[in-house]
Amino acid sequence: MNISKAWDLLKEKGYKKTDKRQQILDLFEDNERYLTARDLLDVMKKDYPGMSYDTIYRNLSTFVEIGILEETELSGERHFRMQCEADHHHHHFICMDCGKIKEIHLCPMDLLEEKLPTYQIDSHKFEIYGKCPNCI
Amino acid sequence: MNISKAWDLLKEKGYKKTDKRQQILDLFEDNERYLTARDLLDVMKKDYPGMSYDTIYRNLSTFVEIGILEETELSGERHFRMQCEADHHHHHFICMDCGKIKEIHLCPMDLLEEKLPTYQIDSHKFEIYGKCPNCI
DNA sequence: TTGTAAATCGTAATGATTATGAATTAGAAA
DNA sequence: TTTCTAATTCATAATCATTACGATTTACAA
Repeated sequence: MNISKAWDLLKEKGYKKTDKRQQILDLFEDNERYLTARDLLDVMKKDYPGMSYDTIYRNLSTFVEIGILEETELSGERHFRMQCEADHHHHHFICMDCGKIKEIHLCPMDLLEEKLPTYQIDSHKFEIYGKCPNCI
Repeated sequence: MNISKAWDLLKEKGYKKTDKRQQILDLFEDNERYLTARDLLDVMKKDYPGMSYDTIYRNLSTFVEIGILEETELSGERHFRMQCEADHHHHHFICMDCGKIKEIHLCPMDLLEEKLPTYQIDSHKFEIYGKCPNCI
């Protein structure tokens, strides 16, 4: 996901262009890794001292909702990153040091769906945690 | 995991036998599903009005640490259940209605480990969410 | 029975997230 | 360009899960 595509999506849904949204998107583009609401606030306080959590969380939720960001829970905190460009379903190795990811193009559900015929499967989570080559 | 085995483990590690611990274990044995700290407190307040979160959380952490309980994060909250009896590594389908699980005896890491040779893999999470046959 | 470390109680602190009402602003319409 | 209005943000407080702490109680070994 790049920023101009993100703005296209936002406009399409009737969301307005604001400086705060621009900077949030910039931060995600600059940091190709998972960020928390706090990460964003710490940086944005420099440019916008009055910046509040409300603005951060509201926009993060919006961005996730329309598919600009993806979200996961790491050690009890919500983490966000740019939605991958990959057009097909995949999973992630997540480096717990630098937060960067590696796409895993294998989904265990391909092997499982038929083994749970009487169950209603709504979603699944498959993530691998460790250190990337740069952080070992 | 049954209760007497849990007590064996606790004794072995030097933990004392208390009424609160007994009731916590009883609740997990009676409810074969994921419970939150709040779930436990709500019930235990009836028998022990003074019961505090400190006691709940401290014991839950202890139980997880020595392998009596297993833990996962569901919609932002810590959930606990009795450790499975199964002696080999496996994963879970979790019913989001009743909290019961079904063991999934397939681990995607078997297929993946060799595909990430330069990465240090510390852990992984694979869970399937939906509704079990009883709750559909 | 007693001594002591462990466990619990009562309460408060912390930290992430959500909510609210007032003020501001982006962008469409005049 | 100016005006209007709904969307957005600000400032602040509330909420909720979790953790911390000093005082008190308790399990259990000696």
